[in-house]
Amino acid sequence: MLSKKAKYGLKAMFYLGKHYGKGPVLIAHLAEEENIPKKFLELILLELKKNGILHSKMGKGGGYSLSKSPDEIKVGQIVRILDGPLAPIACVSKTAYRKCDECENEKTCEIRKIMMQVRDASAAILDHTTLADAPKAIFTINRKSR
Amino acid sequence: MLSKKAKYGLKAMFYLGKHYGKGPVLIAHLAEEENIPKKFLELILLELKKNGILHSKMGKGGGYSLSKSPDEIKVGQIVRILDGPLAPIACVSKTAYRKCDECENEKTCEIRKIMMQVRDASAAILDHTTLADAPKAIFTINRKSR
DNA sequence: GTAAAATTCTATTAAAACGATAGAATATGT
DNA sequence: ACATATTCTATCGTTTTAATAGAATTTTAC
Repeated sequence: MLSKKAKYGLKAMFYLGKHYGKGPVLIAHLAEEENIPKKFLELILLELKKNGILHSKMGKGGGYSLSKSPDEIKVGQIVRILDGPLAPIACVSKTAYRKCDECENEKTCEIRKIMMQVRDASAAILDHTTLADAPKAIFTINRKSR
Repeated sequence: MLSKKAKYGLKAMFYLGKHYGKGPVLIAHLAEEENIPKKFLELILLELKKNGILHSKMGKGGGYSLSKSPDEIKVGQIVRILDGPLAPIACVSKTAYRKCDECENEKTCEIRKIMMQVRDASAAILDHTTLADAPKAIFTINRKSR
């Protein structure tokens, strides 16, 4: 499940994507426009900033803006920052691998193989789509014969 | 993220799949074999039974067994029972749809469109794979030109 | 019909994660 | 100096997660 934190973050990022090049946007404005609790949004934007994909300016005339072009910011990156790894299980994560405690040998674990497929499919979508994409159904699943 | 509950449940179900036709298996045995806390496993198996995919027998010679053939039990069904809907966000769930509180109009929501793709990709994998599958990479992602 | 073996039920618990809020501190522009 | 914004630190209540405990019930075997 995508947390509210990530959902709010994505909303804000897409908004800033549309506003790209038109100067900084206030937290208060983003919160209002996207129906996000302002104080909560502050923390989220700060986290995104600390991870380098947002730029901010304090004081009058300040606010938030994307640190690079919308077509260079992947949705997957935002989700990973706010919700952690995409993988449904740590032992198939590429960015945060961790062995399962209870699993004897990883090589033969059916669950691992299945979840690896899920991870790969999700990552293919999320790491391909950027803030500039008006998302279309650009992916199809090919079910090969068994 | 897949919960431990779902992971344990899947482990047990795969085990029972391999043991299919050879009579009931004890909770204690499953717990031992798969390194799962026994008391926790009890609850999990009970939940799977109440959802009709496990059969149990009390008393001596009792235990758990699959209520149908392994090739008829989908991994997606097990995950849904134990962890709820596959969709990363409720507004794209086919089994448990719910409107987002903060979302004005669903039709134009970019996040929704992306997460719908993720849901569909995950569901395609999980609802295709059964307990009988020695999972192979049967799916590929076709990235169409944009 | 009693004992042993097993699942079933109900309740509780500790810890972590989630969602959100509060207030003070700091930086910036005029 | 003042108003405007972000930044920082702390806290809080609720829910979920992971697990445990113990009594109740069903079944088989003798």
